[in-house]
Amino acid sequence: MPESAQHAADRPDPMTAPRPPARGGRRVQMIDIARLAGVSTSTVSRALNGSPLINEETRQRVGELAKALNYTVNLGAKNLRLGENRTIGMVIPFDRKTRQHISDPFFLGMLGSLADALTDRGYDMLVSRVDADHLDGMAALYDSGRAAGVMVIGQWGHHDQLNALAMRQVPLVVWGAQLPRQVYCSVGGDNVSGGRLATAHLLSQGRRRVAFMGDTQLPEVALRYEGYCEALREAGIAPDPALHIPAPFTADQARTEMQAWLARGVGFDAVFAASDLIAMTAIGLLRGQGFSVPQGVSVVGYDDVEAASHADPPLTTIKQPMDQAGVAMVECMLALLAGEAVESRVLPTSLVLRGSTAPLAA
Amino acid sequence: MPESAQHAADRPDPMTAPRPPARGGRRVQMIDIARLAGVSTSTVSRALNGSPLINEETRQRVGELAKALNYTVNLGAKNLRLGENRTIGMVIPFDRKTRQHISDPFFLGMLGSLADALTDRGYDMLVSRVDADHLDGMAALYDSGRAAGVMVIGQWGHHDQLNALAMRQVPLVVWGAQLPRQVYCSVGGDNVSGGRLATAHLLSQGRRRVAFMGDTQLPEVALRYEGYCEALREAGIAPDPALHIPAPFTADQARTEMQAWLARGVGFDAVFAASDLIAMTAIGLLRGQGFSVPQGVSVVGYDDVEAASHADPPLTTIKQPMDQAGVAMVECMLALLAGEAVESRVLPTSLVLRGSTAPLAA
DNA sequence: GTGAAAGCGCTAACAA
DNA sequence: TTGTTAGCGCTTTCAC
Repeated sequence: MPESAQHAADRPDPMTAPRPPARGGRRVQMIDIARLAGVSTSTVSRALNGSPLINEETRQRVGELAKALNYTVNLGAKNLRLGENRTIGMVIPFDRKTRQHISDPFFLGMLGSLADALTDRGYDMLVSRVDADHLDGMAALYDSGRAAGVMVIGQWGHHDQLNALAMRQVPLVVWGAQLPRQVYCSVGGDNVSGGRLATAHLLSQGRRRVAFMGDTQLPEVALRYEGYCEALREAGIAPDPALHIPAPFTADQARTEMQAWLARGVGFDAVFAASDLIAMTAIGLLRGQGFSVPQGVSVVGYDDVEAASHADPPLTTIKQPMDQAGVAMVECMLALLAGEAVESRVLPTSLVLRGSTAPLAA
Repeated sequence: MPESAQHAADRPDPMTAPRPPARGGRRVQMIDIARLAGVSTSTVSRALNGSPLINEETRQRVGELAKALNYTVNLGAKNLRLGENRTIGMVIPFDRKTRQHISDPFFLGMLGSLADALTDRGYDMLVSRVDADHLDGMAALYDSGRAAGVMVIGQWGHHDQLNALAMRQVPLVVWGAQLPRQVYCSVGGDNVSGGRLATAHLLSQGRRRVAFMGDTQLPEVALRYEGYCEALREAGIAPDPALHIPAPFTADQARTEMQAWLARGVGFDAVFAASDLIAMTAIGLLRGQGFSVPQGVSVVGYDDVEAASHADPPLTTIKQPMDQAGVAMVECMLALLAGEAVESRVLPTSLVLRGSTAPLAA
């Protein structure tokens, strides 16, 4: 029987629970090891760093001592001395007005993907929240020497601020759209193509009044909208501005915008949403107002987050290659740090067919 | 028209895109400001730290210079000198065998909640991946001085290793169950109560053969199982070991285990799953095999992640207070760092009724 | 009010 | 093969 299950029956007992010794002992450092081993700190340093100069016997002794005392080189001091830094800053933009933090599962998934990719290469990830309207604030991570470079997910309508950072030599990799006059390195999905795929799919199923749901102030969304328009025009349909629902990325705000839009009574038979999160929100709202999904209204999302496949109905969506994304961004960052020239990258997107879209019944 | 949408039409042009100046300029530091201001570094330091000793005019000059040059005090050097550290390490356990990283939305949500709470208090969050079978490895974050304290989500069946860390004085806060003989500080939902709520709800709807889906080697799950058993016994039903499906926390593995279990042909009319993720996975599988949910089989999940409300059917689940969780963990950590005595905390859980459960048709 | 100097923990010449 | 010394960028006594 597992240890924990076996304990699960009794309750913790504050009286018999072991108490940790009082806190406050100085952290063990190199000089302690040195004294115990009867050598100088230089020798300890060399031994721990695997210098070939060191006597094998000495290395053993130092190594064992270090392990016994749980000693690990103080990285702050080491970095200061060496002038290097294996920490990458990861920025979580937040909306100052709503004070809401980012709960989009795509965002969180990217965070995990990046943590993986960085750890694999021996880098740490420092996470910091920054006002989305002052993205230049993210440079503080770099300027203060806490991070060797900075990454951010999304451009947040501040292409210019990001450009300014790159001009300032701040090693910067952005997940997002590739824009004109872009100085910084970006990695992103092919948004125009994604927008076309989604819209063309809806059109192929006989839909003609496709609403677009998303905030086109965000560059990635603007490109998805562009793909949407292209697909419409190719089908001989002129994009109708009345079919644009300016929904932001949080579920609550999206719901509000959608409600307002529905109240206007614009006719539509399909919705292409700029994220799975708002697509699922929209579906809930539509059904609540008596629309049937997918028969009456077909819905396509964007991102292919884990939840999309479990949604009601399972969500047809555009897949962004999240696993590749983290690796690609980290590769770009390391190249940047190595002083190499770095190309922005656009990763392929694809359509994932599920139950939220269906042919229009004639 | 928004700047980005307006650019969206043209494509980036590598030939005309501005190029950043060649990299490599030394980072600006205090001595640079000092020279430009015609003062010593001591003065700059005092000015920047708001020392009352400094002449107002001098402070102005130094402040403007610093802003103009994007200067921020090097935190590594400052911390080294001051012996302090405002970074908290956050551990992402990963399974060495499957090399799979944690994609459970609850976990990712907690990460966001913690980042928020830490930023609010002026702390940075350093994220590091650690082998779940060697949780003691997370002490390296502390031993190396990168983090002033460490947090982890889940005990991962290594209560003893966590205890050992706490005995070593490593400031440690764990999201998870409160266990007997626990030295470290834990914050967690009331798992026994959660298990009871879920099971009692199913029983109240006439279900009698309730399967439990989860890995009871994990302490939190073991407690949920305990609550499950209690609720059954109170209803005069003896828990049946054959109804336990040992599903781990990842969707893929859960699916495999569930399939194997279904193949055994054990009779059941409800499922209580230890996480929303595996609950949603189970529902997909059950429907694929011809079971109806919720009529034939009712399902209750755990966590109340965002996706639960959008799932098909919307998931009845046990809500864990994620927002409170981050704040509570950070409060414990700061108290720990301040040398105060810290009590482990158990946060209330509640039942959220949705469409995945229904009364058994008589 | 400001500067000079010491030192946080570590590594890398330079000596020995 | 090992020890001595200087210094990474900063803050803070202690002088002036």
